[in-house]
Amino acid sequence: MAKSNKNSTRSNDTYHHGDLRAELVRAGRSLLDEPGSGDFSLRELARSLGVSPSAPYRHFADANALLAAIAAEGYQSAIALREADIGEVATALVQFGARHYPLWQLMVSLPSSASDALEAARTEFLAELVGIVERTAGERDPELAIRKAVAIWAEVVGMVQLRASGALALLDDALLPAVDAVAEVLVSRRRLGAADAPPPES
Amino acid sequence: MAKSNKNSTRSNDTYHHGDLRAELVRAGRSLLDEPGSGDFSLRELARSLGVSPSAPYRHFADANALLAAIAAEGYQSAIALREADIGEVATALVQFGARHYPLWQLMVSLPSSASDALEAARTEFLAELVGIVERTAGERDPELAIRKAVAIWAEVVGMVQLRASGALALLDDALLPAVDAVAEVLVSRRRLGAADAPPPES
DNA sequence: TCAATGGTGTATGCACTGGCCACATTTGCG
DNA sequence: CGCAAATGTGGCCAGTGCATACACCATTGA
Repeated sequence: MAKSNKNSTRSNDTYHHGDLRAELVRAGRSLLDEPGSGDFSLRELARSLGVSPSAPYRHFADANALLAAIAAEGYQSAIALREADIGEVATALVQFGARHYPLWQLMVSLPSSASDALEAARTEFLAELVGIVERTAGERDPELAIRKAVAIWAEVVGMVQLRASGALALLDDALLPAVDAVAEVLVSRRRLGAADAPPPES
Repeated sequence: MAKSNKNSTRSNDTYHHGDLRAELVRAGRSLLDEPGSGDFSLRELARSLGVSPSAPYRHFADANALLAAIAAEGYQSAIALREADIGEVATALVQFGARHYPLWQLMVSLPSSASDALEAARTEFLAELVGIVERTAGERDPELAIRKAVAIWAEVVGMVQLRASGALALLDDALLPAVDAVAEVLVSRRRLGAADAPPPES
């Protein structure tokens, strides 16, 4: 079912799929957003596209490569989202992570080594964040800006994780607005990351 | 191999294993720490204990329940670790997370609903953190202390994640000492979490 | 002393997965 | 036009989590 009438532009049910690679990441992503759908399965994805289980292997070395591609695409969304509401980036990101948690999980936990695209997306995203810090906090020292950006990025990632895992239990929503406060504090404090503390060991 | 000479008190290779449940979490945890060993498998774990694949199901409803038990035990270690070096808790936690990343991953990503023990361990851990904030920062307002503790906890979780995924690439080690600086900032700032900002939207 | 009982581990089977292979089909380029 | 390369198929294998039915053993109560 639902296999024959959806190939748009190129259309008529042909042997070749048209643009399977792109369709795989798109469908994969929406499958990830599916609420009930347990965990991701390459086969199920293939099935949902009306294609044989081994077809995806023509486009991705293995399942992880596909996941990495999806994650990379996720970062693009995150970057785009930033343009929407400047100023509350932190909150916006936390909400994004909560809404698309499985995708988010991939974005933050897949090793960068899994895909060049993923690594690129990550550095691009971080660069965006640094830019925001420089602009909104007037931070002119680039290294400091990086540190602040990383601190905020970490805060966001951790917050999403804590909320999603239920580690915050009741507090949950009450704590959300605090994320921006934290970010603000992190940004505004000039001395953040004063590197005079020696590395703890190793 | 390595199956016959270790059951201490109850000893001699009997049909019953002695204390399988405990052995499962212990072995499971050390299997998680194994560097090369891909991903966790109940069957492999059973094999390594010289026990049938279905034996673990006598003690845990399913694989997730075992994982949850292991994660809960992980929190105990994290708490114990705190007693070691007061003051640099944040760094210590980040290092713990890095060293035992797969375990850490479980600790922060398994849903609290997976196990009562896990949920309990989490609230206990958070309480510890709050206590530390109250003590070292002299924070007397309990609600504020909670917010600060959560902020630090999130920062730590995020930092571990970013480092492990390789999102920080080169910066990596250079950024580690900054974690404490961030924590310090978060702790010392009085106005953190001023709740006059309205929640961004539902 | 000696069965019944219930806890613990075993054996087996099912549905499913990811990854490989040889093969079929289509497409596009010479 | 024709043929090689790209793409999708189908069958296979090892391995997984989990369910069910069975085997063994330690204790308990008469």
